Amino acid sequence: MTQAELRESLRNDVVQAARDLLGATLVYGSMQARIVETEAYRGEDDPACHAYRKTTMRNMVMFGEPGHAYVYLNYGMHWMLNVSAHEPRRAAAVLVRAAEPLAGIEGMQANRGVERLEDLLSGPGKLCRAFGITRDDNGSDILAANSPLRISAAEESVREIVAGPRIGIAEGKGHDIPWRFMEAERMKWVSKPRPRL
DNA sequence: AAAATGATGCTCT
DNA sequence: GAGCATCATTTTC
Repeated sequence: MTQAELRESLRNDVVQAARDLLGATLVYGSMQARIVETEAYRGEDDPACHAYRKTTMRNMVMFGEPGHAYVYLNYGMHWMLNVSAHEPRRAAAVLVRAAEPLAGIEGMQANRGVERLEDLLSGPGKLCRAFGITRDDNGSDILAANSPLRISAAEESVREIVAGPRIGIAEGKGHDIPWRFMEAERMKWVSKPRPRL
């Protein structure tokens, strides 16, 4: 998939965009990682999406141009990286949940205070900590070649995708909608499901 | 091996 | 004031 095709995908449905982001490369400074796990959050019909009700100060970016970073703080201590993806006049985003470290690994280890490669990027909070992603990156154009934080499209399409229910969603808020996507051949880099009630 | 817990702060009602 | 799109550590089976 070319960069232009990825851009086009982000202008359509967020669920397909979440699948298309698998295998893409996340780049920040000298750090690079392959995205292996994503989740779709769609404003129109998904109560778990921050854009489900209306635009607020926090979720503005999700209502803006597709292909921009929506970064927010969760549980008071973890930054979450999303990419806006939707048709005109709608709001939705893909949560980037896990990645396989490729380059700049020493920097990630320093930021995380962890050595083991499988623990470096295997969760949305871990990934942002390792890359040093914070509120400063909110709203940045993630497809622009000169942006510090960017994503370059997967050169070859991912062979097999595993889908499952999203993580950490309260019951009644679409907790069983299977919009969590993982690269089947790279499950060792994926975040662990949280225990259920 | 699974479940409970505490840290921690911003956003929205 | 309640409720989180989490994580690492501790406690319990």
